[in-house]
Amino acid sequence: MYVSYLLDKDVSMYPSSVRHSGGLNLAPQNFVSPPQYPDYGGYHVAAAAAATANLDSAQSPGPSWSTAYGAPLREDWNGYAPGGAAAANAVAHGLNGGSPAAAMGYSSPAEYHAHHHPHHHPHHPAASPSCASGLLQTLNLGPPGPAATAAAEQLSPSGQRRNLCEWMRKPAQQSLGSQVKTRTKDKYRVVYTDHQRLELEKEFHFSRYITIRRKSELAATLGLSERQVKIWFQNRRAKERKIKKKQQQQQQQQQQQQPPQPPPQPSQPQPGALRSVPEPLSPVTSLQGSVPGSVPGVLGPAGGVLNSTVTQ
DNA sequence: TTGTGTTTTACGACCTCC
DNA sequence: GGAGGTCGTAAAACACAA
Repeated sequence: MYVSYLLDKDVSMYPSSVRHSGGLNLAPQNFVSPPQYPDYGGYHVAAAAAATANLDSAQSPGPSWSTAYGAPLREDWNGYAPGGAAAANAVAHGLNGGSPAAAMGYSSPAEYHAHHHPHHHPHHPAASPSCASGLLQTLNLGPPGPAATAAAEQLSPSGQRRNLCEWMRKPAQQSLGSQVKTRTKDKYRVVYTDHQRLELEKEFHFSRYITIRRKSELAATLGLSERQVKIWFQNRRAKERKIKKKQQQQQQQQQQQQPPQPPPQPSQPQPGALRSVPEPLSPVTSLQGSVPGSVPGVLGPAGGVLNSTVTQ
């Protein structure tokens, strides 16, 4: 059920049109040797330092790379220094055949998730090995094949594989292009890596609203700022609403185009009817309701404070 | 190569809640 | 007042057709 939902969802999210092919979303900023945004002194100095530190830490893949950040960056900026943290992350990711679990030093998605989602309900797609592998396979980030193949290939959620050479080449081009940044100082954006997106998506599929604690954990794990994680969730919810709205409009159009038919007789229930209808995207309430006792402290829209006193 | 449409980050305005 | 929510929007990143 949930897996099928994820299948549909993630396919639509990363259409085969390969939105992610370009740069593979091993984002340029993850590999830039020159600072991507030279405008920001606070950014690139830290990025350079972080990059140096984390390239070393990448040699031993594991979740500890985030600690190599060294001096704390301003929250708003540390997400823009993934040339260090996320780069190491991405490198590990690539060398481990694309599995985030492997990238982070876990031998299996289950173990990986046990570390990262200890509070998650078994219904969480990544909470059980089968579901986790399903999700990973859906995103083509599944367990690596033979080591040589895994090392030589980079995976993207779009299902496209590309060899290591291409994977390494493109960011370099983009980093050059990004140097000619024309955007104003206070307007810019970075492209998150596949791994960052995958983790964020996984968290989102578990709950539309992230707790303060998980946000902090995720930010540290992914090398993003908490602000970035928060905004990503906001944007992701907006995207979901947009998709829902679009689907509703399409259904309405279809109903209008269809000739009027007599209403179904109530005395003739159609047990299969409901089942055939794709399961709607779980609203926050229903999703939380389906996960008893999970994510305490998460409030709904406009719920204000997300419980920061969660003790698990 | 270029134009165009879509998606993805990021922000500001405004709201609610504590 | 500060936190996080939605909504609308800007602009970069990207895909793809011409």
